[in-house]
Amino acid sequence: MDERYEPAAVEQLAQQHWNENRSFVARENFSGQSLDAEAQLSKGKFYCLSMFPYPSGRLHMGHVRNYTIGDVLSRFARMQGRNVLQPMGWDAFGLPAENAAIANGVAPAKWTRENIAYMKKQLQALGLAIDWEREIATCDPSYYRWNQWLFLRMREKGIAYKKTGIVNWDPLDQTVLANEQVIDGRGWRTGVLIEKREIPMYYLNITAYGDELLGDLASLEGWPERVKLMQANWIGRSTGCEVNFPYAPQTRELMGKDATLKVFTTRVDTLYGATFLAIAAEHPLALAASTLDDGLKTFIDECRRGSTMEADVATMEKKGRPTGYHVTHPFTGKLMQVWVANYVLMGYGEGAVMGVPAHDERDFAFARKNNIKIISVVRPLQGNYEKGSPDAINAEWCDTYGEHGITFNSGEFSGLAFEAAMEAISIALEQRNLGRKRVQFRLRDWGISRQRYWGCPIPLIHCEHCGEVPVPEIQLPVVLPEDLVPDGSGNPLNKTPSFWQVPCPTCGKSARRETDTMDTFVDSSWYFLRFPCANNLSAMVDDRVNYWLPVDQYIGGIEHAILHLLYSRFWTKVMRDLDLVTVNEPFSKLLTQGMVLNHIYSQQPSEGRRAYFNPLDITEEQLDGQKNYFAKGLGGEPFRVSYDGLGTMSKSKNNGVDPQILVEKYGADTARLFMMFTAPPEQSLEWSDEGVQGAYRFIRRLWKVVYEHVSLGVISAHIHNHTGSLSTAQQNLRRTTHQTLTRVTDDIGRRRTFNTAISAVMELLNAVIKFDDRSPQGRAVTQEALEIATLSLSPIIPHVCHTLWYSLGHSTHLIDMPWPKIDNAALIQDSITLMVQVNGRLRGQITVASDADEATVRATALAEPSVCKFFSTALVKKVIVVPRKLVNVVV
RNA sequence: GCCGGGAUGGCGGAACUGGUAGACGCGCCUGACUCAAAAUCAGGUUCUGGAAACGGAGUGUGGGUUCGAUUCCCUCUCUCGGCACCA
Repeated sequence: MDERYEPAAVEQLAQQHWNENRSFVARENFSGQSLDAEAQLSKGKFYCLSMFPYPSGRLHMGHVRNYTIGDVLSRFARMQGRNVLQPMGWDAFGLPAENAAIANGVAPAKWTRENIAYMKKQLQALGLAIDWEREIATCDPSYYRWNQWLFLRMREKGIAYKKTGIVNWDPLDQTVLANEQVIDGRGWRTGVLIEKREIPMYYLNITAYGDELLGDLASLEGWPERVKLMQANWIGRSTGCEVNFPYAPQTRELMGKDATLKVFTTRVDTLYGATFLAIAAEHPLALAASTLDDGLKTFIDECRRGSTMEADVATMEKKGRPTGYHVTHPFTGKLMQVWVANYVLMGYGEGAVMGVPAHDERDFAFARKNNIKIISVVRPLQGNYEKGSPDAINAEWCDTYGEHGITFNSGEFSGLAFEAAMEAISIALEQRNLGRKRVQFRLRDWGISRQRYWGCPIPLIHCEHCGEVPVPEIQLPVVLPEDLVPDGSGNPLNKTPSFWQVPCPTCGKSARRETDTMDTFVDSSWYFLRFPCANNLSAMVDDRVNYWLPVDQYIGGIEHAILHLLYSRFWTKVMRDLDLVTVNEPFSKLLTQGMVLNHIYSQQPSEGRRAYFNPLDITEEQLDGQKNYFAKGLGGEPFRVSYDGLGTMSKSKNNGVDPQILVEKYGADTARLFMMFTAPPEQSLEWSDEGVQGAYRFIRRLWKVVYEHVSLGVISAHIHNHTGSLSTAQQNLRRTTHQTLTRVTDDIGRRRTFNTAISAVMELLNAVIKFDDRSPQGRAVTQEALEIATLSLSPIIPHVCHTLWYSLGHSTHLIDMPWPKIDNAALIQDSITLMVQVNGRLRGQITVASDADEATVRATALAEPSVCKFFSTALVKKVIVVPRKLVNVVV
C-alpha cells in the first residue's frame, strides 16, 4: 500500500477491474415465463434509474448529484444481494441543438453526437456502476421508430387526434418560437412583437386517463407526498356543471341563428348571482362580434397578442369589453351582457365563464371596474358577512364571500346548502335541457406537434386525394435527415423536398410528408421501458420489460415533478392498454433531488443584453460596511458588478461549476463524497469550494489511518474479538463500529440521507484515531472498525474503497462483497445517561443502569445535586419520566 | 397570481416518532512541527454576563397547544421549484 493517496491511480485501477470483469452488465436470469433458479434464490431485481441527461455538451453539477445518488443506491442494493440494472441514455432531441446550429452553423446531429461522446467519457470517469451495453439515444432511428409506431397505434385507438392549437409566431423570421424564446412579448433574435397563430396540431388524449392518473397516485407509496399533491392539483379534477345560456332575441337576429352560450362552473349554486358572461378572445362568438365593432376587434387582437402562459395571464391586468351580444338567464330569463375578457382562456372548459361578482374574487374586481351589477345569493353558514353584503357599493372583497354557504335570493332554490343547491340546480337545468352535471379536468390534452427540425418526425402523409394517411409500418422509421442546419427561419424540413415529397401510400399519387416533429417529452415518456430491451430491433419492448419494471428507484430533479412524470405515467398506461407492458405505474419509488445552486453576478450594460459573470472570476471587497463585487475586464481592470443572489447553475446565468475540473484536481471519489455530504438529496445544494477540500481531506485521512494500521502488520478482525475478553475501551469502539453500521444501513437503505451516513463514518474514524490500541485485541477491534468503514463507504467512494479493501489484507474484490452484518452483542450497553429537566429547562444529567425501572430513575433524578437545588422536594407537582431519554420535574 | 417546497451559529447542515438544539464538515482562533510556507497534528469556536463555577437568551416573524416545540396548529415575511413549446 502506498503511503500517499493518489486519486488518479486509484480510480484507474478500480475502473479497470470493473471494466475487465464487466461488473455492471445486468443479466435478466430470464428464460421464457419463469425466472431461473439463480434469480429465485437472490433477493430479486432492482431497477435503479436516474433521469437521462440532455447532451448539452458538458456534464454539470446537477448531473453529478443525480447520478451519484443513483449509483450509491445501486451499489448498496447490489451489496444487499439484489440483481441490479442501472442503465444510461441520452435525451438527445431538442432545442439547444438547433440553437447551436444557428450560432455556429454545425448540424444538430453532429453537435449532439459529439456531445454524447464527450459526456459519456465524463460519466465513465465518475465510476458509475452503469450497464453501458444498454445505452440508448433518442435521436437514433432505432429508438424513435417506436415513438412513430406507438403514435400510429394511438391514432388507431383515437388517443392521438388532430385539432388546432395556438403557437408563438415570429413574423420576421417566419418561424414558430418556444415560450422561452419569447422575451417580453418579442422574438429573442428579431426583437419584433410576437403574434399568435392557430395551426393544426396533433394531441394525445391524456384527459381520458385523468381519473386513473389521479386515482393511482394513492398506490404510489414510494413517492414524496408533495409530488403527488402537485400532480393531483395539476390534474385538477373538479365536479361542476355545464350551463347553457340561451341567446337573447336581438343576438339571435344578429347571429342569424338560435343557440346557447355554454359555460362550465364549479359554483352553479351561485347561478342566480350571475350578472354577466365572459368569453375568451378566441371564442367563436367573440370573433363574430369583432366583425361588427372595430374597437372590439382591436381589443381582441390585443388579447391574442398577449401571452398564453398561465403565470402571465394570472398576473396581468384584467381587462374586458362588451361584445354587444346578450344571453338570457336560464331560470329568470333576465338579459345578461356577454363580455370578452383577457383572463378567460379558450383552452380550459368551454372558453367561457359566468360572472358572479358577489362570490368570485376575479369577477368581483371585473364587475367593480366595469360597473356591472353585483348580486349576493349565498350567505355564510353562520352569522352574516363581516363587512356587510358584497353587493354594497363600496364593499371590499373578503374571502368569506367566496365560501360555500346557504343560498338565498335564488327563487325556488333558496335556503339550500352548497351540495343540495348544486344538485337541485343541475337537475333543474338538465330537465330544461339547459345544462348537466359534469366532471372537468384542469389537465389539458397533450399537444405534441412541434414546428421544428431536431425531433422525431410524425409519421403521417398528407394526400390531396386520400387525406391524412399513416406511414405504413413497413416503411418505419421515417428517418430524419441528419445533414440539415437550421438557420432560425423556420423548420428546414419544409425546405427539403427530398424529405417531404413522397408518393401517397394509398393511391400512389404525389403527396406531402408531415414536417412537424414530436415534442421531446414523447421521447422521455418511455425510455425507461426501452432499457430492458434496448437491443431488440424488431419490437418496441419484449418480455424483459415485465421482469425489470416497475423501476424500483427513480431519481431526478424536482423540476420534473409534474410534466415528465405525468406524461411517463400516461404513456405507460397507454402501452398497458395496448398489451405491451403489464405494469400500471412505471416508478415505484421516486427521489426528487434538489437543484444545485450557485451565486449569480451580473451587469447591465448601457445597451444590449445583461452580462453574467462566473463566480470564479469575482472578487469581493468591503466598502463602507457593504460588500462590493468586482469582475475583471478584458484588459484585467476590475469593474463593479451586482450580486443577484443564488440560482440554479445554468449556462445563461454563467454560474456553473465544471465537474471536470473537480474530477481532475481531486478525483471522482472526492466529487462524489462532496455532493453526497453537503446536503440531503431532496434539498437544494449550495455550491462551496471549501467544502470540496474537506471531502478530499477526509479521504486522505481515511487512507492514512488504514496505512498506519496495516504498516503494523495485517491482523484479522475475527481474532481476539470476543466481547468478554475485551477492555472497556475496546468494547466501546466495537459498540461505536456497530452503531455506525446500524446508522449507515438505515440512512442509505431507508432514509436516503447520505450526508448523515457519511458523518456517522466520520465519527467512527475519529473514534479509531483516538483509540490507538496496539495490543492484539486492540488491533483486531481496529481492523473490524476499518473494514466496516470501508464497506459502508464503498457505495459512495467506490474507487478508494476498492484499494483499501485489498490493503486491509483481503484477496477478494470489494465489488463482490455483501453488506456487513450488525453484531447485536456489540451494541449492548450497561448504563445509559439521561437528561434531567426542571420545568422543561435542562439542569443536569444522571447515569443509570440501562434496565433501571422508572422508580429508580425518578429517585436518582430527584437526588441529583445539580437538579434539586432548583426546587424544594415538597413542591414537586409532577415528575415525567421518558424511558431511556429524560426526566422532567415540574414544580 | 396559483400550486408545491424551504428558512437552524460566520457557512453547509444534524436533531428520524414532541424529549440534551448546533452532530459531522467548512471557516476562523490558539498551539505544535518548520528557516519559512503549505500539508499535518492537538485544543477552542451559537450569542451574551462571568476569571471560573454557573446563569440568561436563542431554530425567519408574531401568536397558540403542551410538563416540554426546530418538530404540531394559525398569521405574516423572504426565498426556491412548477405553471403546459427549456429540458
